[in-house]
Amino acid sequence: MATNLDGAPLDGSSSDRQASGSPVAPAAAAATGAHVTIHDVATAAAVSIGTVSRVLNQRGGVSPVTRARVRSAVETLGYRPDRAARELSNRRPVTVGLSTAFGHRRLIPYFMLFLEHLLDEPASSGLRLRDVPTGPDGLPAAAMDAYMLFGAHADDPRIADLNRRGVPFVLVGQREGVRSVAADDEAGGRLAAEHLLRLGHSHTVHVTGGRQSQALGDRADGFLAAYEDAGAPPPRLLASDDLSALGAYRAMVRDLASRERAYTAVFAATDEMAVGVMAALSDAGLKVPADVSVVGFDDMPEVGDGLTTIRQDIAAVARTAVELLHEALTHERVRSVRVPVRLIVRGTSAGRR
Amino acid sequence: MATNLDGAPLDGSSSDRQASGSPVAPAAAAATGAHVTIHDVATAAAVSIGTVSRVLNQRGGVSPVTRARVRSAVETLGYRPDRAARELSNRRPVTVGLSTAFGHRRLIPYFMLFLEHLLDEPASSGLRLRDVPTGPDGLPAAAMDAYMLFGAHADDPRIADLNRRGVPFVLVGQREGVRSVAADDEAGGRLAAEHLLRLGHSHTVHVTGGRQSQALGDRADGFLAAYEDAGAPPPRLLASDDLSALGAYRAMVRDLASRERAYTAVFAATDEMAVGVMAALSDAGLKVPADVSVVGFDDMPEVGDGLTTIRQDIAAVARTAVELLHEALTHERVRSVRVPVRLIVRGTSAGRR
DNA sequence: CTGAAAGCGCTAACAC
DNA sequence: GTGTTAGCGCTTTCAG
Repeated sequence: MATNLDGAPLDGSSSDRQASGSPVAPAAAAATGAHVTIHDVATAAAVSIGTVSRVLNQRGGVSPVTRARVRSAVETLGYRPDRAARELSNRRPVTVGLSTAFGHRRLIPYFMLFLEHLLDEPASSGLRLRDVPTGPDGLPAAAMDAYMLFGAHADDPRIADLNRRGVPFVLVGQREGVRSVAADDEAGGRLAAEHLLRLGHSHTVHVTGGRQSQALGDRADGFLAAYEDAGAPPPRLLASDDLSALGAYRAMVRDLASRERAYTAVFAATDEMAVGVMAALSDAGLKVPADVSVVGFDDMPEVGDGLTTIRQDIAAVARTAVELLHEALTHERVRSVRVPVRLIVRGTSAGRR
Repeated sequence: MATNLDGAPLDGSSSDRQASGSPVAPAAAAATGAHVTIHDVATAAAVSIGTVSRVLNQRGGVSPVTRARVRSAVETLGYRPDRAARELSNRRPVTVGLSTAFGHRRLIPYFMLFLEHLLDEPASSGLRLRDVPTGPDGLPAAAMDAYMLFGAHADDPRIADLNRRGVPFVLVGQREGVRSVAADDEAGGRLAAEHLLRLGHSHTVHVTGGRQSQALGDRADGFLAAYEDAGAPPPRLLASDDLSALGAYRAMVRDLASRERAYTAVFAATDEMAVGVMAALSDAGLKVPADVSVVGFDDMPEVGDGLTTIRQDIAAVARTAVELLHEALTHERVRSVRVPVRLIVRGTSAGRR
């Protein structure tokens, strides 16, 4: 049974690919209407289905020319293998490991939302998603057919390892040279800064969680850079112990108690932290946004009602991740995408009095 | 294509069923070794596969006797339909909606962990799990083949609706008369109380989140009941605005500031809240467990290191939920299970000084 | 009321 | 190198 599963396929209806640089949908696809099978590809490429299967599964014994012909047919038809059929035939589903870095907290809203959106993706149907912990050696503890990596740091051993072993994977985060997706955190930081600047808040503090996370680092970078570009005084950084509401709350309370307040706005690195910030402000008798404006980041549903924030399109990130995963499984060209973010103005930010 | 999907099947290897009252694994299953298919059932029941399919899918036109024969064959062989095959044939996967009550916060660690364990269940392979929000009318916003209900309250409209329409579902929570699974929250509350009582803590406070949640209500009930049974003074209840660490923290801080501390231990309704409680204690200069013992509930990984807590076996709950879901899909007898919890003693509880 | 048979889309073994 | 073919386990006509 099952030998090499690398060429494993993903389902996926057809049309819309978004946020990629690629041309919209493969043209020909719409032609006949729907559901292109391996047969269609074979016909189009003028070969047998066996051959198509071989190139898709990276099994050798196919001449370069035929291979090219097949690949192009796949491309133009917008063919996506049907996993149910594959699973039935293989007697085994395609497994995908959701791998978080060692010590990376998995119980975070972002991961949770990502997971939900992942499930909502038709293209992920039938993929056997599994949460795979990472050992102290930095490698995933379980062998899977492919991986989605979260919380990767600069020289994450998982990347080298997976690359070396030729295991398909996509990184959720920012990284050139590997298949990756992430929200444009830096641009988000800038948007927050520009919004606050426009409102006249030249003195601000940025509540964040240190540099452990690349995303958070990027947000801070963007925020600071925009202030610098505007010739405004650099925002003060206030570090919280962790990324929780409680952590931000305590950091804020401590800060408010220890010094004269010299700012009129705070930018929290996440919505959760913004919740803590607002609670602290409120406990200190400060009104939001009258006394202090607050801007969050993520636009998490169910978190921070009415909060002005930077919306991150997690659904799009998840969708793209699945898309990239599929490309990894069928050995297409590596690409890396950055999903745009946007400012959502709600009730917690206002002009400086 | 697809008409009635009610009889939809679940995958599921074979052997172990746990925590149910049912006899271990269907005897005959082990006989030939593995992988019983619809063919085996047909042979065993001395009918054709077509007939087996018919009874499984609740499609009429089968005599009561044959139906019975088939059902019993299914039972003794431990047959579980193969979803991949079904999906292939139906041209459509079996969809399962994860439905949370309206207003029920989905970004909670419990839900998150449950989801992870759900994915880890082989028997859930290929089921198309989807997060389905609930509208203000109290009903799931999307039509699915089956549902898993979370956060159901006393007369949740979803239950009546689903029952009426004959849609298969399982409730994650406590409820007689419907397929349901949940941890034994009340027993957990008792365990916490008994532990504290044993350590000599006759005066305690229970930090909880009001009565909105049945689970939390049960925990409180068990806790209070055990104190009453022991003839000890009733624990004082301290309500937090929400179930978060921040909420518990603020409630504790407020409480510590407003009155003389008359207790030597606190039982928090969740590990998260315990984290908040401990932070507040620490900020007040109190040592845990030297000055005050703290007991949590859930035993969430990555939350509250070293916390004495009541472990809830979420994996078992998830596993059972899938099992019940499968039973619902194949129209078996309704049953409802309660998963045992246990006390995990770690460093936050100690004898009263 | 029940059996037989044709696929669903794909993989893999076996020919050519 | 490439085509052909036999299933994978199930649903669903179509006969009887």
